[in-house]
Amino acid sequence: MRQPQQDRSRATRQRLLEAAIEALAELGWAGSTVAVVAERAGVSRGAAQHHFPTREDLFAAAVEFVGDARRLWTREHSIDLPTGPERTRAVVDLIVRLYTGPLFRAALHMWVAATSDPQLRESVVTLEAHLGRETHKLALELLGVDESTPGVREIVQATLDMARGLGLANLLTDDSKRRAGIIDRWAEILDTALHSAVSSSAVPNSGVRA
Amino acid sequence: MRQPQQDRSRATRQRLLEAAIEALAELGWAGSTVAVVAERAGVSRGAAQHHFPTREDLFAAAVEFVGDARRLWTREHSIDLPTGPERTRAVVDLIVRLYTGPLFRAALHMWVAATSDPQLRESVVTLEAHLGRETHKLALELLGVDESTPGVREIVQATLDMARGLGLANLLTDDSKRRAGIIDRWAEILDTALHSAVSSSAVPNSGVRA
DNA sequence: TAAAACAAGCACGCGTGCTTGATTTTGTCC
DNA sequence: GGACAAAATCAAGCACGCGTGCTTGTTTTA
Repeated sequence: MRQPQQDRSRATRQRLLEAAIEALAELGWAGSTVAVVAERAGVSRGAAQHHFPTREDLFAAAVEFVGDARRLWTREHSIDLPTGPERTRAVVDLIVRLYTGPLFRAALHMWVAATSDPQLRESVVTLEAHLGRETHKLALELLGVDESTPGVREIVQATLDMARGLGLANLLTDDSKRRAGIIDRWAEILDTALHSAVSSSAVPNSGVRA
Repeated sequence: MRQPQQDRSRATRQRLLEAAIEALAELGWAGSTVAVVAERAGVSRGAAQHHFPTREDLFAAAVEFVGDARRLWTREHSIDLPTGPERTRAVVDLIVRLYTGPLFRAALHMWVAATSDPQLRESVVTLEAHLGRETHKLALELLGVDESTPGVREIVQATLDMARGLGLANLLTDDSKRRAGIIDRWAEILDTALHSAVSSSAVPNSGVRA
């Protein structure tokens, strides 16, 4: 079976990036050497370096790659959420799952490593800023609220920060039990806060919550 | 000036641990080599290794050291908080400052590095569990609430998780402006949520808030 | 003088960037 | 379609720097 060079090249590149993300999530930054990534991708180190001449190149590409993967994950999982009283909890749960899953785990390792690596820092800061804004915007949409209402922006930001904190907590120990309680409570608080914010600004109920 | 050996030994050890924490906060895990720490402490590598024979020993001790430092910081900064309507915000601000300062920054690097280092993991997990509980308990006291009230436990946990998320966000870019807005809003929400939780369980106002 | 604390240097393994070599695919010519 | 050369892709190995654990030597204190 003859595989065209272009496809072959793309496939190898894809495997390397997938392997890089996987290695990051499981082995952390220091453990994700070019040799380890190449082995996980099923290619030699020479082949890996053909596509990504330096470790820096590999992980700059991995930053973009994990960003796209996270966008895709978010899009796929924000369909078919409940529309009734359960919706707020489902939205909070979605955001928390986004930040406690393996993709964010890999990103988190790069986030922390970026503190002492100028090139990586630049790409991670840019990506996280974009993804943060996109996720924030999505949360607004899913919750059926908007930022013209005072306080809504901050509480949605707090929700994302809380989810990141939960992502961090999930790194070393399985935190899922504690997390479920927090999600429940946060959803209640969000409902109350968003309901009172809506009432106090006399904006008609958007209808999504009906 | 003749310095007794014991004092001298303690002083060197202290300097090394301080240097380790400082290096972690500024250079991250990979950058905090024994050589770098020794240089920051103003001693040779041989002297550093006399006190901490392996890198592992050094950072196991650093985990304990930063834990004590964080406890001390918390104790010192939880005195003289406002008692009136500003109290909740001051408590939230304290917790957020605890998690966005250099001590937690150093701890965070060890936290993340611990994912792929079994010995470090053990000490970090233990320390964070203890400190988490202590900080949680302190927050309850400072807010004048207790866990017998349904939902209070979860909301305080969420506050700590949010603070950790803010600590993470502060790693790569100065996030203080955004943070101030979140602290304000979260304090409002906390007041509302804790006030309604107190009312709904018919527990007398503790008086701290008067 | 002996012990403790501190310092300098050695040997080794590891990861990186780079070089050289091998295999596969593509394009051209007949 | 086959032969051949060039380009693309992949693989093996080299040289070097760095960090670690350890050894040997020096200085300070009791």
